[in-house]
Amino acid sequence: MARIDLGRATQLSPATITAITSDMLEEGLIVGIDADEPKAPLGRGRPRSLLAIDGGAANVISVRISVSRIDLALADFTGRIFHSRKVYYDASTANAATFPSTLTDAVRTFVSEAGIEPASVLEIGVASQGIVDTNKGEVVWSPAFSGRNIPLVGPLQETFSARVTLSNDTNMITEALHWSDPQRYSGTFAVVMVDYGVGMGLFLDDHLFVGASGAAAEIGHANHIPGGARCRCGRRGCLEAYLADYALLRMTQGLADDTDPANMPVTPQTFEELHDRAEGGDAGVIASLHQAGTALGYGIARLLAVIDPARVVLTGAGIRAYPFMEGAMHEALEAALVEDLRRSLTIDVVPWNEDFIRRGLIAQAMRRLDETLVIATGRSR
Amino acid sequence: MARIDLGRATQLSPATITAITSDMLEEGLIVGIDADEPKAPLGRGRPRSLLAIDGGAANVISVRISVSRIDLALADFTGRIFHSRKVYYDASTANAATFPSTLTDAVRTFVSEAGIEPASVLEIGVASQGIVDTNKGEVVWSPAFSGRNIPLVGPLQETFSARVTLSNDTNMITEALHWSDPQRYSGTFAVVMVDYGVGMGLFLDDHLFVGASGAAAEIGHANHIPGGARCRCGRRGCLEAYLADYALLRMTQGLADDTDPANMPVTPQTFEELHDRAEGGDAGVIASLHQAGTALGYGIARLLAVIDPARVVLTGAGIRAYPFMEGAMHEALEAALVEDLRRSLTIDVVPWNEDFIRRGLIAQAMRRLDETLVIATGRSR
DNA sequence: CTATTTTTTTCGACGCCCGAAAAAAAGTTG
DNA sequence: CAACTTTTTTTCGGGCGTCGAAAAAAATAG
Repeated sequence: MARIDLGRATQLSPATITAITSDMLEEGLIVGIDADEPKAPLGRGRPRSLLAIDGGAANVISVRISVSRIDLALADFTGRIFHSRKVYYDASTANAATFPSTLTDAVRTFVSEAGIEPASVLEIGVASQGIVDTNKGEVVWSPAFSGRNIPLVGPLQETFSARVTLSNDTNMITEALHWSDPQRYSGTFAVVMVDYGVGMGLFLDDHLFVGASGAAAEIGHANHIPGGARCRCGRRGCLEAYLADYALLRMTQGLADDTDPANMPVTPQTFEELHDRAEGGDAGVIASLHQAGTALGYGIARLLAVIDPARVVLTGAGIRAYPFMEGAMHEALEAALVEDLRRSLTIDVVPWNEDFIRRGLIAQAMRRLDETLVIATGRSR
Repeated sequence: MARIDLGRATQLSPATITAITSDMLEEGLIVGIDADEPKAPLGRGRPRSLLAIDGGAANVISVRISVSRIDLALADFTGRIFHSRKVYYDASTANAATFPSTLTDAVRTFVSEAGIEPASVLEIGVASQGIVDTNKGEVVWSPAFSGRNIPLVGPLQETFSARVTLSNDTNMITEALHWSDPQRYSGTFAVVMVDYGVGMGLFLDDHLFVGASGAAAEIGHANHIPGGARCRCGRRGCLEAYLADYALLRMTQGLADDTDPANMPVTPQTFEELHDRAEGGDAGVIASLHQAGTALGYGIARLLAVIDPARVVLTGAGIRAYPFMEGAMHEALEAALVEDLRRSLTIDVVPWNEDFIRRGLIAQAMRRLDETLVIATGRSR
């Protein structure tokens, strides 16, 4: 990227750009590129001298924890992922006593296997399913663990010199969407992820919103029907109990809605299978998806009433079957909310991509790195 | 206030304070006070020379529109209200054609009666019940008008040289709470006002949150029971249809829940009367308040799941009867939400005070004035 | 009257940003 | 191929807001 483009992007004068970039060159955060191969259409004028972020300046690690699996990725200062690995663990025995060492061991092995200096890792971003407390740095409750209140930040921080940050996984999808298309995903929007559970991320007034304890946006456990279907959390009537894989399975099998979710034989392929059966014309599955669509519509309607986002993004494995939910969802929206409050809404359906969470974690780590390296060290001296 | 205290409050050095205050003195925004009467405990050292905001520098007007009444107040640059008046109008005929001139006439009369220069009014803050669109500056729908889409900002702005801002009335309560006790009411909290309808204000990450179109936080029309009781908005099952005065009346009278709210004989005293009957032991009223408490509990539970505020403030005329709703509300909270998500919650019950909205309007106008006068004109020159 | 204490102001400096002008490095033209 | 044009980058001087240190101001204490 040339200096003049940086000026246009940041709205700073060329003079300022030169000042800042020369500082950063001195510190080794960026490097000049001696482009020997001039890009074809080289017009008049002094040619641009391109600058690039120096990938070697720092490394970051993203850690995504889902049920029985840890996804690790290593990225350089440009954000490029140059090493990744999946590690499996036994979710049924993981608790506050056992999991921290499982995790630190996995990360340590990962770093040495990548052949980088452990000290070059300046940020570690961790995302987990379930309810997390970002302040305390622990997972309050998650299907990924058998125990509760699993500390993750503390153990990692003690083992590595990096700064460690724990986030809600759907929040990271939200962050990733914002980074991938800032034009579209800015201002105020909400992300609803239908998957093993139902998660939510909120981007409000151009910032990722994290509640008081970092446990916000748990729309999956917002009540849909008082005293309704049994949810994994033990309550009744949560939105999740009408939308998640176990809920759909329970409905298609005609089981009572207080059947214990733990007894439902869900697999990572459940949504896929249900979608295929619906496409094959299975009336029972279609009816269940219709019901789920209704629940989703009411959930979105309540969200609109409280937050009024300009856009709602639907994603997650469960959204595969969206075509069978769409009609009921819109009917529910209309039944639940006066037109004035839903007039300006846009709904995006984004095909699920596991990589979103990883991308979000790295984007967030990059932002933090920028603050540390550029703002603090960089200019003010 | 002395310069040294300003320094402590703003974290600026004494040198900077002197620079800023001398600029402001020159511009007449603040004045020095020659305190002839030294405050009793005058110790050693150079005595503080106090500074005060110059009340005469500017005036602001707050306009609160409720059903058939306009509350006007005039405040000086210190925020002191020195003139106020109530004006009545016919809500049943007020619409987009008639109301704007009613309003501008009322404000014009008010200003001339106060004996101030119209040009000295730099900000006019307007709050209305119902759904407002702050961007467009019009009231989309409100019980205070018979028509829809009533423009308010445009007409006032044309008549006066002031900047005019339209806000949701519950948002102004939120703003007022923050100003009256910034220690307690900061960070992330929600205000639920139970009155003629049910309104909500959100303060998120130290800022008043207004959704994409300014119509956020309409929790009253968030669905409580799909297909449930009939609401004034025409939908079924809105939270309001279980909490508002007409809803309580409908329940105590044993009427079907699809009875048209417009036919319920509510008065401004309805809540008061219901409260008295409950105190007198009227089992029907007590049962109705119990039901309302349940609805409120579910509403708060859903709010917690989505926003996770550290505090929820309950206020409004309808909160008079809170003691009869409290038990059911807590039961509903427990039934609706896992403990993890409600653990950190504090509920404040703030007795209703009509003055809140006015205070919030003026606080907001002051903030805007500060931005205009101090930031823009003041320093940068 | 001198010392002490506290508040306020003055002074010089630094960091960040800017506009204007100059320099650099190419292409274009006669 | 030298002079001109164009575009990008750098240099230079200045403005603004902030700061620390020192000085000044205004009171009390002894």
